[in-house]
Amino acid sequence: MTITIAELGKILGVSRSTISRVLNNPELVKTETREKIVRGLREHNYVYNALAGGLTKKRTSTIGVMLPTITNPVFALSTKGIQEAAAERGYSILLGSHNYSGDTEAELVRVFQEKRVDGIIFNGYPIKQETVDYLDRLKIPYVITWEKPENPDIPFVAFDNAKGGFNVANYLLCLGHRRIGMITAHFKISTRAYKRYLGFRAALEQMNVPCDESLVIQKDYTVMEGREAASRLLAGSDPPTAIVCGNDLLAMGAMAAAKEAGLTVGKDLSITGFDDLEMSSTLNPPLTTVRIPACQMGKKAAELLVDTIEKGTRIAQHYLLETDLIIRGSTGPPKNSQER
Amino acid sequence: MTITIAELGKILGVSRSTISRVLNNPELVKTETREKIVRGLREHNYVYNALAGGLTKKRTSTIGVMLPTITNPVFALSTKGIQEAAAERGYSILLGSHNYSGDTEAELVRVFQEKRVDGIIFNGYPIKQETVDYLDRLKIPYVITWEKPENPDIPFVAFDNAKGGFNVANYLLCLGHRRIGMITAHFKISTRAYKRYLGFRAALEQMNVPCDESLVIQKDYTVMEGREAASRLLAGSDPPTAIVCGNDLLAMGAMAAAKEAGLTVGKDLSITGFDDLEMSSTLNPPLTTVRIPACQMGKKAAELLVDTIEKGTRIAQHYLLETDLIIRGSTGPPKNSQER
DNA sequence: GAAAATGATGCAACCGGTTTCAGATCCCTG
DNA sequence: CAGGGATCTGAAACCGGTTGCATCATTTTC
Repeated sequence: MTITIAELGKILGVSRSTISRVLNNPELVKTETREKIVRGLREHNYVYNALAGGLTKKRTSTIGVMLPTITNPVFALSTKGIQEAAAERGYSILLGSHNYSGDTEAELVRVFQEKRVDGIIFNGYPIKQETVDYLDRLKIPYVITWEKPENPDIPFVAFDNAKGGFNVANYLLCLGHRRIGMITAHFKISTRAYKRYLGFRAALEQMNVPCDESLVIQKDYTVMEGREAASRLLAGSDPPTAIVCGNDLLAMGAMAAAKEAGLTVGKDLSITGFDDLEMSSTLNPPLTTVRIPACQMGKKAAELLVDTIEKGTRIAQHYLLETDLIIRGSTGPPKNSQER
Repeated sequence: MTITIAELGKILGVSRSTISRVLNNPELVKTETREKIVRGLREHNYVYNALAGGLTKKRTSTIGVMLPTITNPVFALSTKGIQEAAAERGYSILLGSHNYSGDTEAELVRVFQEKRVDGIIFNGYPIKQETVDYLDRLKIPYVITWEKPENPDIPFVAFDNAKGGFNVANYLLCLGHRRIGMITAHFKISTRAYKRYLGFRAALEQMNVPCDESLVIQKDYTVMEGREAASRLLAGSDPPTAIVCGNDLLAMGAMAAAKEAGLTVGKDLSITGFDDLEMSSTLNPPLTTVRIPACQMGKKAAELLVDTIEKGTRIAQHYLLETDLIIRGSTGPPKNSQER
């Protein structure tokens, strides 16, 4: 395919060790020789063989990125953060998407391992415990994002999902809402979603508002599922005056359902999201949501991982980033309280 | 890190050749021996070293995927298609994102090559001519998506951007619009956008409607840029009655700008998109747009590439997929024509 | 000016697999 | 029971780099 250093060495009358040195520690080679070699490399269109290099150096400059799905824009955003920070440090990313399946994830970890990635970033916890153990045993560095793991030995870059859920529910309660529904991802699939729900409940309890479990619907994280769930909530005999959604996509679907039901979002019905996608501020009405620092989180995670890889840090580092409640037009006081 | 076949061979009293055979052509090994080896592999948690394997086999089961940006949901969608089809065939994907920079793209191609990917999928043309030549010279298979290249020797899976642009403009003209603006990506960055524009112009010309270039604004493909551009269009002395947007994100921004200007989208102003993101049907009003088969395109591209890699096909294959104009509430006849 | 230190390069082993080739074993046939 | 083919396995070369060690040339030092 392309010339090898052995072949080039034969042409130039030097050994491959010398060429390898030019590639890795040019200062060890006499200027004259080095220049000759550099010229030769260029003229013959030499391309480094990272497979061979990785085999001996035991480094591939590749990190595995594990995601539930790429199609959720917020994962795309954190992946962007990872990719940019990784590229800056000279790393490429190998992508794995498991659709919330722990088994697929485990398989992907094995593929990553076969391809000898230098480390792995998990977007979203939990990974199966055996996967964690496995990585630890093999001393493959990894970082968890999106959620703080219970085990303090695991490095992570995350934010407080429960707090986000609490804040948004608390805000609705302050507005006067007492009957609040929730559309969330399936708890067994996403502990992040479950934690947001726990925060939501905590807010209700703090105000002594009973939580009606029939108003909590678990769905997949897509617009259409949000629409369906909201339709169902609104069709009930005692519909909620506000709906907390587990992410912005669900909220978009819920907004559509509200419109279909003839309700004005922000007046007849309050809806909140979680993520703060770029488009959420331009919806009609703009969406009240919890802003999470997705891109920054990815960036930080990649930096942390690369540091761990290169400096071999043994201490698990933790970063807990802040979320912000962004108040926009999709929320308002409940209708009856306005009439009062 | 993990046991090697040489070490395992020593333990089991077989040569590494035999173990290698069990891994690659198990039928060549006597059942008894094979079972002993399989058991040994499992018990010692053997993990294949794809670097070493790739070095000799000259295959990595990895394909490079080049994208302008992951954050555009529609690229995420085509990447999902690629990823799924690739995974099914046993390939992983190495991600490269170049932010519409030809130089970055060229660098990423080199990284892909160093890591010895088996092939590359380009999301979006053009790649620099020298990059194409380079890949051809090295006989690295690749497939272009999103846009039909002029050179018929290049395999692609794409759709007709000009036709999409034509159809949407034609539809607006049929509704009676005569003053139509366009918000598009920068032409020098995206020839796809340029082709959509050419289709747009062709539709105008066919109806003998002059194209006012001051109504054509080139922007980045984001919601915020769409909002800005639309504000500018609407603030003009003779504002358009319809705005064709180069993608759904721009259209979302334009819808927000219309609302800010006090206009009702679909009545006072018609807005169209391009992509048909999942959320576009739930906007308020739902967006009229051109549906493109992003996921399917990615899937097909990956299948084509893998076939080329494995069967070494020499004939460049082409797939031109269909787009559909999806008519929803964001478009309607122009106001003055209604009054007439 | 000899000894010691420094600098530049090559040799050869190694990383962990694959594959060709040849030899050993086994079975069948006449 | 010799001969021939089929089946199974191991030795060794190879893929394309890296690196410890040895060697030899060149300076530096006293």
